[in-house]
Amino acid sequence: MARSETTKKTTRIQRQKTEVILEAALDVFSDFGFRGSTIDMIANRANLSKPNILYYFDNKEAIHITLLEKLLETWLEPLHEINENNPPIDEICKYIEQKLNMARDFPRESKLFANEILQGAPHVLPELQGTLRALVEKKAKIIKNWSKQGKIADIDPNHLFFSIWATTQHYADFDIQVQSVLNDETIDPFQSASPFLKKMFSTMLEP
Amino acid sequence: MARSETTKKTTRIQRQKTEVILEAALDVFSDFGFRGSTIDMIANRANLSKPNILYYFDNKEAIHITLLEKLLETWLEPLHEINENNPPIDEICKYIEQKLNMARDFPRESKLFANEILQGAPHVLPELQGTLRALVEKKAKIIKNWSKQGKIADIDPNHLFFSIWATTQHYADFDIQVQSVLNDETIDPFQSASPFLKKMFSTMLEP
DNA sequence: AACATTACTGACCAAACGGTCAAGTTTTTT
DNA sequence: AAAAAACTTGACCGTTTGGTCAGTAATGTT
Repeated sequence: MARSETTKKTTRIQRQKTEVILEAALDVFSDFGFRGSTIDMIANRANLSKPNILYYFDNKEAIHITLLEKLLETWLEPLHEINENNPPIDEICKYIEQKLNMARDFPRESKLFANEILQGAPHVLPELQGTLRALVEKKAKIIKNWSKQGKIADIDPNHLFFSIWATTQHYADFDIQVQSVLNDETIDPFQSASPFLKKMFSTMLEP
Repeated sequence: MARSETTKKTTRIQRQKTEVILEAALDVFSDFGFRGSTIDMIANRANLSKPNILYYFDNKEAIHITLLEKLLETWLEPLHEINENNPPIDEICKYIEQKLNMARDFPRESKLFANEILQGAPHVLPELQGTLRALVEKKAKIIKNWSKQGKIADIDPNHLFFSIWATTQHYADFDIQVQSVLNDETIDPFQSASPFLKKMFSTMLEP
């Protein structure tokens, strides 16, 4: 059992070292996926010995799960904020903006999540079917209400969310492809993506 | 050197077995990624021994590269077909339809590609910067012309392609998440996605 | 039928990997 | 200052994995 998991209160060193380990692990896992990453790679990146890593985490999987759990909270945060009482298109555009900023500022987290989903979500499937599904269902009702009230066009809320997730995360997960296509254009992809996506979704939502 | 790579003409057995191996490898690689897959897994799936696999392919990487090369051809095919002389929105909708059908009918290929890009495209980066970039540049000019002629709205062609790729492939790559959100709804996601995406992109493109 | 080529495999190897442990060092507590 | 607790690591272990090879079986050729 790793020290960090005992019930006793955590020490200063425990907090520091687990943070260092998780930071290094995020680097490695997001680059090589779970199976492509080794504890030695994480240890090197963290400037710690392999046994020292395993002093704080039971095993490789425990590090991965810890990262995913921390990620999921912040990942769903923007969706929580969608407010039925504000102007619909403003709310959707704000959501797009937030998701795009997250892809720009936390690309490692985005790739970690994409890797996990691609492999069939072995570690977070329950959360997808629980937390995520419930939250999307709740917010889908808001969208449907807006449609009924004629405030926005009549569209499928689920596909709306899928499209927003896909288009925003694409710039983080497929960055190498985006860069390959844009190449010499020195413009930051995220900067030009923002007005494009906002225009696309708001045009579609216009009643 | 694997038998299949000598210059002598290939035998019937060589063609059959390489096909069986590639089919099994596609199963395995798309499920577990390159590093998460083992030659033994491929051998079992193909009902062949491990040395027999390595009789036809030099190593694990050679199988992966062969799959990616075959994939890239068919993957870019629909983009080739975009024709400047046809009605713009029809052409874009046809492209969306084709990409969505490919995600539905070839999800393993889509996941294989997604995995490769996520890992930084170690095997296909030259193709991205060469073939893909050139093709997108060519088709982007067509889109720009359409815009100039007032046939469609003035939008960034690159981001248009990014969005189409992202939204269509999402249904294959993130299928586990899509299924988790839709859950009991027995409707095929691809069936409802098709009109949604067509509406979204054609509304945006309307001049 | 005899020969040549192709196809196949069990046994094996070296490296990589996840993980353990006894013994040591450092930090905290008293 | 001494004892206790927390922290660290070199050496090690069993397993997995990519890949080899010598020898055998099957197939094709004359």
